[in-house]
Amino acid sequence: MLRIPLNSTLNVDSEYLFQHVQFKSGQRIHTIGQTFDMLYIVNSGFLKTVMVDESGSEQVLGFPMKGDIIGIDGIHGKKYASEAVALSNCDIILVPFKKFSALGRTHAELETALYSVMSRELMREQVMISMLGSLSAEARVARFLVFLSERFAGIGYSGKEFNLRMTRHEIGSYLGLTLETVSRTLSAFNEIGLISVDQRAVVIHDFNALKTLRRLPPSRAQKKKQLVN
Amino acid sequence: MLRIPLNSTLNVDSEYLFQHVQFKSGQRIHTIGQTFDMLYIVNSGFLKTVMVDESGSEQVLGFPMKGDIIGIDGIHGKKYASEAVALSNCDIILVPFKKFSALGRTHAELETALYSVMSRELMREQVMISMLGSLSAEARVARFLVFLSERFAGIGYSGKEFNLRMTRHEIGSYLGLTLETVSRTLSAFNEIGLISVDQRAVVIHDFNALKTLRRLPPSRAQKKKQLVN
DNA sequence: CGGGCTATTGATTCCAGTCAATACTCGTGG
DNA sequence: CCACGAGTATTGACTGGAATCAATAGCCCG
Repeated sequence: MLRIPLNSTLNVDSEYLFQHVQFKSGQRIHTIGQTFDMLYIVNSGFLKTVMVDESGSEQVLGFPMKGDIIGIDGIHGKKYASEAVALSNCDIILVPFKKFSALGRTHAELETALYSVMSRELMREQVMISMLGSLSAEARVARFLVFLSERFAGIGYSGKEFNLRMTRHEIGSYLGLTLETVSRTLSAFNEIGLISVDQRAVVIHDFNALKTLRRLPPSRAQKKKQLVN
Repeated sequence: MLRIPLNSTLNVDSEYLFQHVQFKSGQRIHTIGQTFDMLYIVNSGFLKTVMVDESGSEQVLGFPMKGDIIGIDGIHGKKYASEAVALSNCDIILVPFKKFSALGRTHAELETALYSVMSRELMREQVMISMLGSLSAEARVARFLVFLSERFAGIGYSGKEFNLRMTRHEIGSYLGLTLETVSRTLSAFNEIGLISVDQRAVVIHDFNALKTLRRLPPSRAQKKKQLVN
């Protein structure tokens, strides 16, 4: 899943050059193992991308939305390594990779844009790896909310009030947590006033606290040997 | 960190076209925030790539070796997002990105090779994310050993007996574990005969067991309610 | 030979997973 | 329309695996 720079010519050109297709919520854009021939640009709607490990369990890799590119992991190996599923009705731009490459040969900026977008995705995944390796459950959920908020704000929605498009299970899979831990953590944030949650509806009250949160302040008990003297 | 396809023309061409530089163990190839202008191909030696999160702690992202490409995360944003450090003396090929792009315009296969290599790195990171999200400590260490073994075998070293080039701390950072857990897990594998470990020296005894290991068999205690009837 | 880095091992704590019960939401068909 | 059921969410009790804290030993290099 990759985001196109807002001012990229890629997006503008694609309006004219490439075909749009509508997907209904629940439909698959591509599946694992399917022969790669297209990249997909999200024009509107919300999706998830998913890997299946050898034991058959799903791992959510990302939640693409407007401006993101899907399918890049298929370039190497000529088969998609993940699948993309619409979480809402979506408008998707089809970009045949062959055609795109040919265009890239004459329009250097297109080629550069794809390199850039792939590089950014690499960075995004590095951040994800770092987060999974070192942050507490609360910190992960907090950052997830910050990420969603900034992303929504960036595509013209409210960053303060929004609806989660995915289940607790999907959030948990994305963050390396169980659905119960996600639910509990959201409830705890609600409790201490950082956010309001009711099912899928979220209101952010203290954006900065979420952004810097490392672990939740202990609710009542003091501890540790600081200030003992 | 990216691996070049073994039969890629990229590697061959680079022998003629690009400059080589030697780095001594401990030296930095590039640092975080440094202006991006080069990709680096590892010709020989071992390295680590590292991110630093906002709290200042290091996160190991990978252990590049012969054939891998370093620096791709710098394309977007024109600054390297990670740093690469030599863990042994290294021979590195310098690939100025501008020059490479220009060549790519006339040699389509070069351009395709870079797309492919970036796509593969994306896949590698996806697998890493999946692993961090779902596997036990033992399973992570086991896969790490399998990964190293296959990688060493692929570049002409023994896949059965090798020396770890990195500390327990670096392995732990890479796998999202503490150094103590890594040490304990290696000792446990040694105990049950899967491997022999002595400091950095490793011998793989049961490759398949490592490859399929999900969690360590409990050493003495039975448990769970299976077969109760 | 000493000092710093690295590794091993033990004891204890605690965070998040697991198991379980209940409630809420929504779409479908009687 | 309401009932039903499946999928989703919340909350509680308990457990267990990995982190943390701590002590010791091994290794490397000046």
